[in-house]
Amino acid sequence: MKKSEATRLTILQKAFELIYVKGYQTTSIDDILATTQVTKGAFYYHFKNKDEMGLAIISEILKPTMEIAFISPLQSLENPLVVIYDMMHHLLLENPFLKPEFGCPASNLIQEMTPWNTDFNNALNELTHQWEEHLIESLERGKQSGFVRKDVNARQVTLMVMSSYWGIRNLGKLDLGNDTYLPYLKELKSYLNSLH
Amino acid sequence: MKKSEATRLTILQKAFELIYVKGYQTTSIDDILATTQVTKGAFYYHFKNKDEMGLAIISEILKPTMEIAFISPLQSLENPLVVIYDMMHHLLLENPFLKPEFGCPASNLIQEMTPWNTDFNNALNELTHQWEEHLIESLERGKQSGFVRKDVNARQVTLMVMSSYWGIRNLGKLDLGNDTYLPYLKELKSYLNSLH
DNA sequence: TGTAAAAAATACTAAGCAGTATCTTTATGA
DNA sequence: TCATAAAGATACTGCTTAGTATTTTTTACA
Repeated sequence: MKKSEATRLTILQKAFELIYVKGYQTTSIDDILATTQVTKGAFYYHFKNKDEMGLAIISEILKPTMEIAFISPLQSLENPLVVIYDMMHHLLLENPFLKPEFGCPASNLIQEMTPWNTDFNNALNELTHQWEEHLIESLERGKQSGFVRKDVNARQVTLMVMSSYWGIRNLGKLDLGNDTYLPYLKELKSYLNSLH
Repeated sequence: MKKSEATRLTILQKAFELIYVKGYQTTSIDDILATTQVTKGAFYYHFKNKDEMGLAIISEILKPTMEIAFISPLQSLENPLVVIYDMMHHLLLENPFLKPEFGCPASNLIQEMTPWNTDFNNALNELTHQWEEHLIESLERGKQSGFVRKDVNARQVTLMVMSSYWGIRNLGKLDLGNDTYLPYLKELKSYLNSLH
């Protein structure tokens, strides 16, 4: 990798972590420069402004990351009810990057940016719809394979799964840790079982 | 009401609306002064600093508001599964103050403030636990009255209800309006029905 | 009505912010 | 190797921010 590409990438990665922890608006460019050891000249060589960097983070860091953790498991042909539960379990309890106190990066950005910035809205909307579509597809496949009852509405279930995940990440910020996640996961399991 | 109490209250109310729309950190004191027509001297007469105002908003505006919309319906002795569904329906579709593009005030504050400000964390934690406790109580009563299956875990269901509500408010920010809320509500209804 | 405190107005400070202008260094290819 | 552009460094600007200091007005009540 060329050196300039490397600095661009470290900016994106470190800024992503800072934004995940502190929020987008309260993460200043000077914060990013301080933690990356990059100078302002270099920063503004690579990005026209802060928002352009933010959008690059979504498309070049957040999107690929989400594809690995939120979408690729859904490609499996196993029972989607099990696949979905295992994915949630992994995201909440095992994923080493995601921390209860900081919630979910995508959900945080939606909360913070979406009402005011249409570019962020569009980028995050695309991301979300991708997850939604794959969840629906996986449930529909599950209906064909007999894992899921035929009368189940895949989009409705998808909305319940997505919303409860983002909600529990929010709730988990309050009294951190597993006293929130574990009973949630138990209920998610029995909800998913009820769809068989 | 004394005039000074009135200015204090308008500060709290208008600031609450601004924060609901723009977020806490990005709502400046000058913003608040501009919309309330109050001067800085008056503001700092009533509040030691911005955070003290924020905490006053939680305890004096947000808490009473939530008690009306999120808790008092749960006092009913009717079928809690119906009561809960109707409450959600009202919150998402009929409540005149809450707008899809701005999400839920409490959830927004949790997302934004909780990882960094322990005072906000405590205040919002109390608020949330109050809602949680009343939901649990109402479901337990429903178990006694035969509205809810005895093997249902009230706390688990409560976490599913709360998290999915906050999550759908987040999701609803993306493609505003009812194409998200309506199918969510349908699924919520069938989930709640499955608890009978 | 006079006076003391409550309430509010005004002007300011110091720090932080995104972004710019200008300069220096490093890489690249003829 | 040398000219040219890419990449990065430094110093600055103009603006916004939370909060303070000081003064003025309003209120309450003896």
